[in-house]
Amino acid sequence: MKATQLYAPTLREFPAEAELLSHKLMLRAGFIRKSASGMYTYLPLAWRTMKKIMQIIREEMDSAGGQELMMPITQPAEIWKESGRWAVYGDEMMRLKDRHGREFALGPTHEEMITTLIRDEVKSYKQLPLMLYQMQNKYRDEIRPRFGLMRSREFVMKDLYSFDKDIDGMNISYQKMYDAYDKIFSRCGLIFRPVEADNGAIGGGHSHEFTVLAPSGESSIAYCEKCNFAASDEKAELKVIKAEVEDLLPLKKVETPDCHTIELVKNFLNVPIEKTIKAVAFQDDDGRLILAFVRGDHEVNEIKVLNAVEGANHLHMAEESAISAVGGCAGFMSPIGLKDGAVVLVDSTVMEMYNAVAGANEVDKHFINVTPRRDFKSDKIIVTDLRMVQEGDPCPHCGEKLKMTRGIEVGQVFTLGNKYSKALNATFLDENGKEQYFEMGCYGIGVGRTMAAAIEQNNDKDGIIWYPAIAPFEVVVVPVNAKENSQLEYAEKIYSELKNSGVDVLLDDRFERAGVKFKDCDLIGFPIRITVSPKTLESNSVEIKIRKTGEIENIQRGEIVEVIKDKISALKKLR
RNA sequence: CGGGGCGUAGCUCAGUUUGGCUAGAGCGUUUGAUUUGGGAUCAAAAGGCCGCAGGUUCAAGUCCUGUUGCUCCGACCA
Repeated sequence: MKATQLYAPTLREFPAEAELLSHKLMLRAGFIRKSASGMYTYLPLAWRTMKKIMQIIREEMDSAGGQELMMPITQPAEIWKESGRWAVYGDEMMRLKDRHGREFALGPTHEEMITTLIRDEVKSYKQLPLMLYQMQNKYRDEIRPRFGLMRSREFVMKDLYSFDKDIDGMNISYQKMYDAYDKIFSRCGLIFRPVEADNGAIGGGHSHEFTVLAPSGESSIAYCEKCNFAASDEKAELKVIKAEVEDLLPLKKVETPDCHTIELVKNFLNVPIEKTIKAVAFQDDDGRLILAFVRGDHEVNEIKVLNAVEGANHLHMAEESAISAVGGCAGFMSPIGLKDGAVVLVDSTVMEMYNAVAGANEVDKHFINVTPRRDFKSDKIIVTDLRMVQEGDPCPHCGEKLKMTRGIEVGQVFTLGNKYSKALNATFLDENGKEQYFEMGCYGIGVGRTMAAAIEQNNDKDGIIWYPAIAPFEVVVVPVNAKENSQLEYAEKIYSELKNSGVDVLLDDRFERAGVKFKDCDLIGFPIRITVSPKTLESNSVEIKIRKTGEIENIQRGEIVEVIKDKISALKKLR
């Protein structure tokens, strides 16, 4: 490809509409243009990268046993009504009507579509397992699209669906996809973690989110550098932290005027924050009072609270009256001496504390020397993991200190069980001639988001730094002055040689000044630049510059192809 | 949906408070010349429904009303 024929409209300034770095860079480097909120055109550079990512995905899906197909974007309302999601999906689904008034949705996902297809065709366990996938546009009418391709309303997604005859088979399919995802994101040059995720309402199965580590990510995750543990902050299970054993002192009530926050109590009584117990009071939608106790320096994790209380739905902050009804006192609460009527949850770590400070359930009074194992009535409390993970907490797998980071979710693997096969009555006959529901899994990758995440993770002040496997071009050949025939011809020959030996190369044959071309190269982020100038012509060599490291070296004319190929493979090992 | 900001040339933005003649700058674009290893210089030029609709006024980019789009924060979210 020659730059004079490439449509890559770079901008000299950052457009005002973008906030996130990857978004700004994609606009400025001529990768994308917006057509409406959350809708983007992928210009040739972006599309080249997208195609490379898709090709990697395709290869790994195929070698894991997947088969590619293509389903309609426009889906009839009936199948969504059948599964019950026509109503559930709500405003997030783009809907439309045809000329006859029939209702359709623009597919936000394709479980209904694929399940009804299989339902009508696959009737025997002998046809299983089956893994089918597609890559195409998905539509979600996000309340608030933002961050360019990170959260858009129309986006390219790979979605694979697995169909198995039983749970064991489903788990094997899941593992295959998990492994394939690992390979895909590695091949894309990303630093990522498979993060343990919750299955939410579906329950029972497994789920991992593949998260690219980047400070600008929307999800917060805890991970371990020693073992492979990683989990989103809300889902991270935590080990009990044991305090040093102390002699038990007698429980005592003390005055703590106006000390209604942990900070005030700690300062007033002059105790370390790790020796205080904090209470958070919730009520669920049925009005049930739920009290959660954690160590003063910890935060309550509402998801864990929800999971700990049988039948609880949404939580909100408790009313003053509900608290006083059980003899509690906001700001001065503890499980000691409470009346029945509240669900009392105590974080496991709290139970390991000695001689701590906790509320006395009276205004301006706290207990000191509280030792929960002695002072809390074990039959009235539920002890469990309640707290939000923090940097430095011990890893639940290996005990190493956990680190916190932010991440971008680029893919997820998910077992569905028979949720959809049941809802849509999709069955087959097993070995015994008995009718069974398919055990399903679904596995998605956001292609555009993967591209954005790669940029988010690899850039500097001059622009993007592409990992070679997903760069729009691996190499750019720049004659500093393309108007000089000798330079242009020399560059063209190198370009052809590289191209013929399988290197993905661009020739910057524009009649631009060298500075302009160099700036564009850096901005677009080609991994390797080859410069042809009068100087290099004279010594029958070229200069190569590695975008990532900035290293520059001269190589002889005859060695170019070989050296470039070596450099590319070396760069692919650098992540 | 609640709250804030914005909409003027392809891009970045000034001008709006306090209405006034032909609406501006920088960058980009076109043409010519001189340049040619890190976003050149000079000269000339093209480019505007001042988001849209209505109103006030002798006069509206500027004031009023409505509307629409974008954007940020929040709420929401398999």
